[in-house]
Amino acid sequence: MKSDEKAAFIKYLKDRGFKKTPQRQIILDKFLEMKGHVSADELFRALRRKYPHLGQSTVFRSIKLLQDAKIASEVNFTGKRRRFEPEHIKGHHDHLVCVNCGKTAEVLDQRIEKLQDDLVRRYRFTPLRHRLEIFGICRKCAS
Amino acid sequence: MKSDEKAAFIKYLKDRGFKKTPQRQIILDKFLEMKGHVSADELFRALRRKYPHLGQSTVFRSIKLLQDAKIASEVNFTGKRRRFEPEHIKGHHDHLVCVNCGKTAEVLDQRIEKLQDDLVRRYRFTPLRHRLEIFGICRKCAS
DNA sequence: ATTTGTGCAAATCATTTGCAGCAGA
DNA sequence: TCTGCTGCAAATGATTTGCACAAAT
Repeated sequence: MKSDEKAAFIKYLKDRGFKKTPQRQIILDKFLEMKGHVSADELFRALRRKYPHLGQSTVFRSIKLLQDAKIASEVNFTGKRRRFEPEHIKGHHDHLVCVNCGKTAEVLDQRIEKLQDDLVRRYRFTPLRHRLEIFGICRKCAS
Repeated sequence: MKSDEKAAFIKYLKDRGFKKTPQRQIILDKFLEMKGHVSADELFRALRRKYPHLGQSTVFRSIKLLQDAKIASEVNFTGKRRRFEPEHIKGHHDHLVCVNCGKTAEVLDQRIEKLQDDLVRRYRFTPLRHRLEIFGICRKCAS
């Protein structure tokens, strides 16, 4: 799994004459390890304990590369920081976001996925990926 | 339609002792007129030709009021600017976003809406609103 | 040897806030 | 009049960029 992504990234770099650096590897590893909804800043903080010399900008630049390599993609929750998640997760789950405590649950209903395909077909639209977010109050907060 | 929202906003203001000012009215009007996916900055630029004295912060502050009054809500497309759309549009349609030409179609499938309710019930989650975006290639661009 | 990458600090972009004067209620 | 509102400018927060040095090919 992980090694798939690492290999893909290395190939991506090689293909365009970019360089394979420790920072990029470290950032990719951490990004995959944290799986989902990560902001650049969180990634940076998580890494800087271990690698105090790592620069913020390197994290931002690496995320951009990961997006370009289709390994990461932006998820759009509300707020002012941008968040990212591994591409391979995307399209495979939907989100229940609690507007009270902010927690997110990841869910999947194959019947919904199926109906989306139908919907899209009716519009002669070729789907690549999708995002479903349902905002509300989670069980805990409701009680 | 529009007057509904205007009345609601005025009531909202009155109810909490906030003031009904020309700026707030102008901003609400323009916001409704532009319907959907508007950023604070776009709203500001659209208005400043006609009202050169309007301040950016007033636009930001008014949008916040509109959100609070449940007239506007943040939509989460990708990018660094936050975007908003009228609340009455929300929850009533889903988006097909063409990644080639950038055009968005608004669609609705009641069966999907229905299944979402089921899904959510299984998680004892109380839904307030949701957003479904399907990214892909539209018919025009595909041909 | 050549070119790209990195860290730092400064720059920029979006958004927020403090404040002095202005305007609804 | 009283309190909230506005515009401005300055502050903050997130992200980007310029540059000199370091590292990968």
